[in-house]
Amino acid sequence: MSVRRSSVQDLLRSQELEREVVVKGWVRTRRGNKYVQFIAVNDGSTIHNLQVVADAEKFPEETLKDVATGACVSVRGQLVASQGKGQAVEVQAVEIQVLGKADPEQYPLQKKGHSLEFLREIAHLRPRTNTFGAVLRLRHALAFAVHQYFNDHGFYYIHTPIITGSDAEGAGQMFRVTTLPADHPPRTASGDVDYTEDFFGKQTNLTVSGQLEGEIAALALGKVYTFGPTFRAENSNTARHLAEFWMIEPEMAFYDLQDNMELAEDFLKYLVRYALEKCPDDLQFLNDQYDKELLGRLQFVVDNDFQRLTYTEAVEILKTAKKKFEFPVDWGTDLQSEHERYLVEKHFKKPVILTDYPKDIKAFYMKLNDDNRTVRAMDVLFPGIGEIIGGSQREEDLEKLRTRMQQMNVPEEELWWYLDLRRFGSAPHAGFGLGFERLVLFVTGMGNIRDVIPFPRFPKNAEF
RNA sequence: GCUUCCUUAGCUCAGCCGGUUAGAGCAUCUGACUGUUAAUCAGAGGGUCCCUGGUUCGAGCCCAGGAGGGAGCGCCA
Repeated sequence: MSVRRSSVQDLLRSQELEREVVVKGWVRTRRGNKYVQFIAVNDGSTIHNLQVVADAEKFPEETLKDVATGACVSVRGQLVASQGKGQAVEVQAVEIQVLGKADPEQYPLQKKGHSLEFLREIAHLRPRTNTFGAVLRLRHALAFAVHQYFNDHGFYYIHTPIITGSDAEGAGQMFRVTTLPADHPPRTASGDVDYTEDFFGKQTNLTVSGQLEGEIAALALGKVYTFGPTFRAENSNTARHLAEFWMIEPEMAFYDLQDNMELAEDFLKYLVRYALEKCPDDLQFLNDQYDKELLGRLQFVVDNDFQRLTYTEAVEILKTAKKKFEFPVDWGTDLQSEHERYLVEKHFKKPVILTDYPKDIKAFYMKLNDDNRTVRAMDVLFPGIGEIIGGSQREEDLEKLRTRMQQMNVPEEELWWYLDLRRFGSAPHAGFGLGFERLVLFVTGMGNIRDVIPFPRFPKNAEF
């Protein structure tokens, strides 16, 4: 009768000692002498390792030699109270099987720390490090919490298309999707590429946002959200941008800007609280290893109200600030990251929600205020991250929307269906977009967004 | 796309003013040690100094071009 495999997490928590167990995982380190060997095994279920103790005389030298850092092993033994300090329980090995060897001369990971830049080059192995194990478990917990929150609050999960036929959304450069041959595409009489010959019979792209389709669903189901991959072909080289990222976009009928802000704040606090409750060990590790203020900062976000003010008020604060800015502040221009950082990190020292931006620096679909100069936009700004959420109340008036589209050169023909939403049973509604990786960045305290997604996509890089 | 810094052992880095045989810590290997905790101690092996060209009696070091990476900015989530 074979014993079933236990996870390292379950064994470390177990109170039932003196029983036979089987554990399988990857060797982090092995040390000891010719009489006793200590093997640290990790299986990804927790950041902590299980200590396996092996009496060296009981195992062939060949087997122990293969139990090197990086190797995959299966261990059968007795779960016992540890004689040493540093762990409550350990496994006294009876049988050790090496499932997969790892040549120590060639295995790139060591028990000592590696730079995040180096680990980025071996993205196929970095999940086996403490850091990326912690980040990936947190990423999972946060993704799960997104669905949990929305489900508990009466939202429906909508799957918006990855391939879109419109490039009018104005959220940035798009990746083209085509099956036409790149070297000799069919041409029209006038010499242009003939997209009627393409797979979909028209130009298509990868989505930059599910919002417009989200609005369709919101004006039928009430409260909806999307959570899917999003693609931007911008040549962005920063620690906050990816070419492929995951975005969460709730869209709610009968919500105004105020309701939108309430939701954004409550949602973010829920997610951070969830991580604090479900992943204390991983957060403690990241706090100790990378950012001593991480846990304090997360708790602070949960405990305090976000500062809400209008763009106009923010401009006044920045104009009277003693700090010298590289870029001048002027009503009507978009705030630079140095301005946003000043408001969040220096002036208020807490998350900030900025609202009512000048209409000329925001998208066509945002609802115009009565002053005719500002729109009901909101940006949620976080310390170290900058803009984590961008959203707005949407323009529900057909004529006002058409006017804005004309002013901003958005073709009505392509978005006829979007205008139809205002033509038939229009309703006040609002929504926002939350960059999932920016959330993970904030919660983990990592410095670069390329380290919070398993396989980052950015200019000149699509390895793995 | 712009600005700026970097590239030397498997990893992290030092390398003086351009001068003989390029160093350290960790990792790896060998040995010692009967309970280790990033174990410790002793020893050994390990180099296309990113690439190409140039200057020079002589280049890891200076110059030009290229490649790769980081940080900041812009675009945004």
